[in-house]
Amino acid sequence: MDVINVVLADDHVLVRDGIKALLEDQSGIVVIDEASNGKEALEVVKKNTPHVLIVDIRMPEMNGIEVVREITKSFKEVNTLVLSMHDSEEYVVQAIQAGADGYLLKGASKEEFLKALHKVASGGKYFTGDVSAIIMNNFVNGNASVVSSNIKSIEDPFGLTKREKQILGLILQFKNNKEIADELQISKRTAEVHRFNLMKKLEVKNLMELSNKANEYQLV
Amino acid sequence: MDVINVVLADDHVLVRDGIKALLEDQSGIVVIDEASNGKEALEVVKKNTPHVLIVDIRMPEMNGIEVVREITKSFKEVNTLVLSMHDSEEYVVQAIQAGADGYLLKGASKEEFLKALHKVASGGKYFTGDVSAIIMNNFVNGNASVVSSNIKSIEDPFGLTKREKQILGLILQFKNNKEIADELQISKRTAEVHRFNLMKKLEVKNLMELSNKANEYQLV
DNA sequence: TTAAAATTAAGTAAAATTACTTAGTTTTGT
DNA sequence: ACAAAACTAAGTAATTTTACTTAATTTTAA
Repeated sequence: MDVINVVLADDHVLVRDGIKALLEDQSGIVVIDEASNGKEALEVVKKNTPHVLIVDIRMPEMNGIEVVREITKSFKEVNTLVLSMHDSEEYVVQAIQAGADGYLLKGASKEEFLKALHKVASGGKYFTGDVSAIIMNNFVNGNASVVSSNIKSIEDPFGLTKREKQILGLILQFKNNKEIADELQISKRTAEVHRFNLMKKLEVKNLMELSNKANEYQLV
Repeated sequence: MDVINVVLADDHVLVRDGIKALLEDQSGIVVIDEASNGKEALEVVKKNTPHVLIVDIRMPEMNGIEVVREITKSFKEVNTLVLSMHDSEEYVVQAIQAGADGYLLKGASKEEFLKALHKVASGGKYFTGDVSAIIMNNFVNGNASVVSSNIKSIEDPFGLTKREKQILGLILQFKNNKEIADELQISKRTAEVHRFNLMKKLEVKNLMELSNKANEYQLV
C-alpha cells in the first residue's frame, strides 16, 4: 500500500479539519472524503471504499458503533478506527464486537493516533493501553468475552423491549406514569410496571440514574 | 504584528494536535504552547503572553469561561477566542461578559476559524452568525443585556447558595434526602427543604430535570 | 452592629415512586 | 399451531418526593 486513503467521520467540522490537517502533514496519508453523521459516513464509505474509516462514536443520525457494524458487514475491506472523544471507555467491548480494528480514547496523542492509523491501515489492530486492560479484564472475568456471541448489542445492551424503549423515551421527556399512561392509552399501573422493569433491567434505583444510564448508552 | 502567537487550551490531546496542525499549515501563525485544563491554561498564558488564547469551554479544573474572565482581568493584552465544541449556545452571553473576543460554535469550519483567529488577534471581535443572533436577541429583549452587570455569573447562574450546591452535588451522586441528611448531619427535613429550593431555583419539577440542568450548566 | 441572607427544621398532606406478586391477553417466531 | 415472549393491569404496602408554610438560629456583609 502506497498511500493510505482515509475517510473522516465526526460531527465537529473543526475537529475534522484539525485531524485532516494533522494527517495531511504526513506523507502517505490522504483524506479522501468526510462525513458529519453516521448515515453520511456509510454513504461516503460506499462511494469511496477508503482503506480506513476514522469515526467518532457520538454522532447524529447513527452512532459510530453502528456505523462500524455496518461497515464490517458490508465493506469488509474497509478498516475502522474508532475515536472516543468523550472520556468513557464503556463502548470498547461493543466497538470490538462490532468489528472495529482500532479504538482510541480522548487522551490519545498525535503520535499514538498515527501509530494506530498505520497499524489499522495495514490490517492490524490497535487499542490504547487502557482499552487493552479493559478487554483483558472482560476476558479473564469471562462475563463478557469478546468473542462470545450472546452479548447484548449496543442498540439493546439491556434487552429492552420495544414498548419499554418507548416508555423510556417518554420518561426521558420528564413524563410521569400518569402522563405516560394517558399518552399511550394504557393504565397507570401498566406504566408503573414498565418503569419498574426498566429500572430492574438497567440496574438503577431512581429516575436520575435511569436517565443517566439511558443517555450514556444512547438507548433512545 | 508579524506572527500570531497562539496558546491552545483543550482537554482532548487529539483535538489540540489537530488544531495545531491546522494552524501551523498557515504561515504567520505559531502555536507556542498548550494546556489541557483551565488552570494550566492560566499558567501557560502567564508564562508566554500569547497574542491569542484559543480555549474550549468544557475543561477540567476550571472551565473556559472562568479562564477568559481571569485573562481579561489579569492579562488584558491577551485576546481570547472561545470554542464551544458542544452544540449549545448557552454560554455566549457569559463568554462575552467574561471578556471573550471571539466565540465559535462546533459547526465552525476551518475557514471561519482562521478568519475568527485573525480578527481576534488584531484586536477585533468575532462571533459566529448564530451567536450574533443570540446577542441581538438578548439586546432587543433587554432581559440580559450584554453590558448589564446584574446577570448571574456562570459559576452561579441560578443564585444557588454554598449549601445548596453541596446538596446538589450529593443529589447528583444519587443520594436521597435520608442519605444526604446523614452525611451532612442535618435533619432529613432540612435536606428536603434544600432539595425543594433547588428545584424552585432551577425551575425543574423532578430529579431527572434537576440532574440534567445541573449537568448542562455544570453547577457542580 | 444591625439588617439581610442562609441554614436549620418542624407540620401537613397529596402525589409519586419503589418493590413486588399474580395473572389474563396479545403478539411473535418457528 | 404452539410455545415463548411481550404487554397488560390488578393488589398491597412501604418509602420518597413534591409542595408548601412557619419560624428559630446562625452567618455574613454593609
